[in-house]
Amino acid sequence: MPRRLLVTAALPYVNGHIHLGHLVEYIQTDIWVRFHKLVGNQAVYICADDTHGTATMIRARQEGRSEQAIIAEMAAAHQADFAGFGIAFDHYGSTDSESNRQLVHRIWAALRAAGHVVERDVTQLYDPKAGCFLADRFVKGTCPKCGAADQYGDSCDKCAATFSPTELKNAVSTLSGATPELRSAKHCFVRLEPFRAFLKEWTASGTLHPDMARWIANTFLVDELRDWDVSRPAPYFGFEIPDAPGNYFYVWVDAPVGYIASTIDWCAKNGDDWKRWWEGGGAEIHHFIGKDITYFHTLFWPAMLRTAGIDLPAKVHIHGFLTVNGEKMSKSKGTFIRARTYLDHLDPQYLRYFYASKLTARAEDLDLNLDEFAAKVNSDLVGKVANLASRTAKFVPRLAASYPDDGGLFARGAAEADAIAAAYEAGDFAEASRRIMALADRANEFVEQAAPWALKKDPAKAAELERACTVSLNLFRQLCVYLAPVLPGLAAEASHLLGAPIAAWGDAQRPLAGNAIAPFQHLVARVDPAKLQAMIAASAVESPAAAPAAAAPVDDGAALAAEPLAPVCTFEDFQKVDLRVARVVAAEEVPKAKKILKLTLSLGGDQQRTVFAGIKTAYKPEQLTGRLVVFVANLAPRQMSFGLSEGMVVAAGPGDAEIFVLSPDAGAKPGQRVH
RNA sequence: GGCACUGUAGCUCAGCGGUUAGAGCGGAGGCUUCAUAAGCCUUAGGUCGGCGGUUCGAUUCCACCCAGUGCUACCA
Repeated sequence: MPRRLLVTAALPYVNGHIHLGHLVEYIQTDIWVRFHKLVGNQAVYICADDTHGTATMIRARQEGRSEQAIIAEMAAAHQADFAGFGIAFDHYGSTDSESNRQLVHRIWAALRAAGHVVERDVTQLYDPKAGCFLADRFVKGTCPKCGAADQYGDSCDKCAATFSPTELKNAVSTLSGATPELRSAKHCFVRLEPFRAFLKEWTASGTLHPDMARWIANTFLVDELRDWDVSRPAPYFGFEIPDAPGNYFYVWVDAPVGYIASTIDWCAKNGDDWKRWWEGGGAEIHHFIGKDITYFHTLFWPAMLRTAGIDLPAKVHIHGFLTVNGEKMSKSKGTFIRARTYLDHLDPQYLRYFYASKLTARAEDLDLNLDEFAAKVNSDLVGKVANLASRTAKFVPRLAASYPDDGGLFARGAAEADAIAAAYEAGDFAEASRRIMALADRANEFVEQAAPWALKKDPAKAAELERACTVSLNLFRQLCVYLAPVLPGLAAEASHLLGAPIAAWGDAQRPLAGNAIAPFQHLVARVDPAKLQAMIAASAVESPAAAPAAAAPVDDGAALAAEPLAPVCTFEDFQKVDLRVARVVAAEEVPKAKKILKLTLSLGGDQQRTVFAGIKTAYKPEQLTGRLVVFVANLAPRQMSFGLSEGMVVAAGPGDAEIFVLSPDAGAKPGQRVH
C-alpha cells in the first residue's frame, strides 16, 4: 500500500534571491521526495513564495510599482533558480492567493470561536519617515540575548533566540535609516498557553528528531507560553483581518497556511481534493525547515491546525545552517553565493551530491568547504561512478544476451537496497551516500580484475569481454538507481546509455541483458578549480569603501529608542544614590561565570568594597586594575552565588562586547562623591 | 552553574558489548594504462577525550571528570 506524502519546504521570502543556504533545504527535500516517488509512494512536493509583510510593501513603494508586479518577477526568478538545480516541485504557489485568504479566514474564525484570541494595545517601533510600523525584518540592531550586532527584529541568526523588535538594542529602521519611535496600536493575540500540554506531548511524540524535541521541551515549553501577536495595523501588505478592520494578519500567520493553500491550488489543477491531504485523508504531512523557524512550525502552527481541525504534521524535519569554508556566508569573502551565480559556473549535480553526502537527520550545521567539495565530487562522482561507465561502455556494442555469473556482485548490490532506502527515509543521506560509494568501490575492483582492455586485444575472448562489460555496466546502472534521488540527471543519462529507463527503486534489483549501448558521452565533468574561483570572484562584493576616517560623530537616536527615558525623578530621589569615585585595586575572573568579574575597589584609606560586575565580556581584568571607576556606594549588598556584591560599577552600553565603564576625568580621587 | 549535543587515524566521518577498531580523502610505495591524469594493490602502527564501575569481555552500557559547541543562569 503506497504511502501518501504531502511534503513541504519552507516558503522563501519573495524579497530576496535564492542562495546556497536556501538550497540545502530545497535540495534535501527534493531528494526525499524523489526517493519516495521512486519507491512508489505518492509524494507531492509543495512550495510557494512567502509574499506578505512590510518588506514587500516598502519595496513596491520604493520602486513605484505594485506588490503583484514584484511577486510575479520574483516568483519567476525563484522558480528558475530552483529548476536550475533540478528541484521539482509539484506545485509552486504564492501566499498572496485567494485560496490562502479563504483558508486564513477559516482558521482565524476557528481561533476566535475557540476563544483563543485576545486584543490589547501594543507599543511598537514606528518609522516616522516611512510612515508605518516596522516589521520585524525591517528593524536591525543588536540581539538582546547574545549581543550579536546587525540582527533582524524577530530572531537572532547567531544564537537563534526569538524576541520582539522592541527588545532589539540600538534599533534602526532599515527602510529610512531613521530611528524608530514607539507608538501604540491595538493588536490581536493568539493565546498559546492553553496548548502547552498538547504541544509538549506532540513535540515529544516522534514528530521531531529527539535532539530537537528535547531542545524545545527544555527551552520554550518550560515557561508559560507568551501570547502570539498575530496582527499588524495598516499600512501593511497582507490579508486584512475580517473582524478587525484596519488590521492585517502578520505574515507568519498566512505563510504556513500557504502550504495548504498551495496544495489547494495544485488540487484544483489536478482534479484532486485537498482534504484528502490535509483533513483526515490518511496522508502524511512532512515539513522541511531550518532550525531558525522551528518556533513557528512546532508551536504556533500545530496550535492553529489543531484548532481548525486540520491534520497535524507527521514529521517536521529540521536542518542546520550552511557555512562556507567553516564560516558564516560572507559577501565580502565571496562565499555568499546566489543560486544563479553558482549555475553560471558549476554543475548543479555537484552541489546536490555534496549536500547529500553531508546531510543527516540531525539539525547540525552543514559546512561547504570548497576544497572538500571539489575533492569529494571528483573522487566520488567522477572517479568512482561516472568512470565505471566511462571505462567499459566503449568496448562492446551491446550487453550480453543473458546476465553472466558475476560472483554475486550484483546481488550484493541489490541486497543493499533496503538499507539505502532506510537511510533516505530517515533523512540520513550521508549514510546512503557512503553505502552507495562502497558499492562503487567494489564495482571498480571488479573492472580491475576483469581487465576488459586486455580481453579486447584477444578476439578469442570476445564473449568474456562482453560478460565483463555487461557486469560493470549493470553495476553502474545499479548505482545510478540508488543515486537517482540525488542525481536525476545522471540517472537519465544512464537510462539513455543502456536504453532502459530508471523509473523505479526496484530497477536496482534486475540486471539488464541484451540492451544496445548508446555511444558513450561524458557524464560528469570534473570540478574545474578555475570555475570555482570564478564563482567566488563573481560573488565577492567589494567591501564598502572604508568609512571616511574621522568623520564627525553621528549620534543617531538608536540607543535612546532602545531604552527610552525613565520617568522624571526629583533631586531628592537622585541624592539617595551615593555615587563615589573608586579605584580598582584588583580585578579577577570568577570561576564558572561567563559574564562576571570580581572587582576589589578602593574608596581611599582602608575602605575597600567587593563588587561582582557583569562586564567580563568586554573587559579583561588587567585592563581594569588601577583605573578609576564610578561606584554606587550605598546600594544594598546583594548575595550572589559567587559571594557578596557590595555595590555596583556604573557602565553604559547594550551588553556583550559593548560595555563601557564610566570613569572620571584625571584628577579625581577615590572616595570623592559624584554630585 | 543547569540542559543538550559532540569528542574514534593528518582531514571528513562510519561503527559498536565480543576475534588483530573501519571507510573515504590526503601522504608514502608499487601495479596498470580501458577510462574525464580516472583505477587497483600495499601502507597509516590511532591511549576509540580521561578515570572508575557493570560484565567472562567495552570504543560500544553506567557514574564522574575534562574539552568543544548551542541554549540558559549569574550583570544589584
